[in-house]
Amino acid sequence: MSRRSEVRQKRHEELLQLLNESPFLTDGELAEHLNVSIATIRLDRTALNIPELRERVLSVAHEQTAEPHSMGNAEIMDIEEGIRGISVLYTDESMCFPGTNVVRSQYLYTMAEDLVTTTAGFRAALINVASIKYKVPVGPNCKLIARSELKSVRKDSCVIWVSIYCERKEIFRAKYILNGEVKTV
Amino acid sequence: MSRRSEVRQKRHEELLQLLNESPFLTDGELAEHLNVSIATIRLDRTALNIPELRERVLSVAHEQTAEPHSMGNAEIMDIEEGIRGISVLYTDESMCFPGTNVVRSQYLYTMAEDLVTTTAGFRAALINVASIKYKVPVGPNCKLIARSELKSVRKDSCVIWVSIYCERKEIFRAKYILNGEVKTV
DNA sequence: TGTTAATTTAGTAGCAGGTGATAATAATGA
DNA sequence: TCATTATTATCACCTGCTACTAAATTAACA
Repeated sequence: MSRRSEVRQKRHEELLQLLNESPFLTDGELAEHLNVSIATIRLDRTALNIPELRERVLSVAHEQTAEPHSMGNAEIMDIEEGIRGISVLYTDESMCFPGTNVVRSQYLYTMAEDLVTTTAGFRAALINVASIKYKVPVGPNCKLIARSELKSVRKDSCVIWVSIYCERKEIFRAKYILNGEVKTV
Repeated sequence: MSRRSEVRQKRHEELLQLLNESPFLTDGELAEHLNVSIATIRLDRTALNIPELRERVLSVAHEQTAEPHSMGNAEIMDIEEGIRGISVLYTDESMCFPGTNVVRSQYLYTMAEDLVTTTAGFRAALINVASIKYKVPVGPNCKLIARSELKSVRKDSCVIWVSIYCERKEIFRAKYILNGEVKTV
């Protein structure tokens, strides 16, 4: 084993470690970190079977897209886009106000919002106005069912109602007005 | 509103929907799907604040790499219980609708709700009614400041207003009516 | 009907972050 | 010392954009 190939092997290890810590370094950045030329990095990547930046990023992104939302999210069961939709959410202790048996309303809100934007078929922040009524507080370990229904459509806005039920009892109701104008700050 | 801009608005919606289904389409693919030129797609993306493919992919990938988001939590800076409160939240890509520069409204709602319940000095889900107006969509990398103010108190309910600002501009406003009755389902 | 202004298309140059191939330049070990 | 191996430098090319300009199209209005 020559000294030179030992050096290279060490570099290979450092390369893997670097990419492990920050997977989205370009060849140029890697070259700088390891004090070698970009050409060498490319040879090393080829030798180690490491794909180029774009493919690395893409594969990670696809993983992300593949699985459902990780956050306490409702599962959408049925959608008739532009008409109505149904989703389900199981509550648990982690969703409650600390030290209580009361689910934070943000979870109900999020459940409703997700269903509404999906029902509308838009996905951006088109929500304009919402009026919300929490009829009954909900505890953990409940199966919540949300129903949305498009009530009216105008030139560039529409109105959607959502109700969330727990055991046939309506516990939350909201009216959303969405519109099509999207301008971020 | 002219017919042409209606056509465009419809195309914008279709564009959002397309990207919702498959967030990693190139401008060329989008153009083909919508039967317009690539130039038009670019204009639409600009108008809708949708970043280019690479950035969309990168942001998703970063989301994946980033720690499990606990639910973008606002930091409460100052509270005068029963009177008013201030909190701060920094937005990022992980809070946006996938493939866009628009923060999901649930984050604004949650920020507001947290501040309101803290301001009220109650800790359970006492929210009864909320009316919400999203004035301007917000993008990532913004510093949001929420201010709450107790407006009135009655026997067992009170009214609290919250506004969220981005660079002095009000982007969200809500009125909450809280009450003291807590009965879980 | 013709004019105007919004909308869409087309085409240019340039950039980032790559790929491949080829040639030049070390460093090493027999 | 010379052949071998490792590294670097260069060149042309690719994709998916941005940024810009110019032309073509078309709805709306007078």
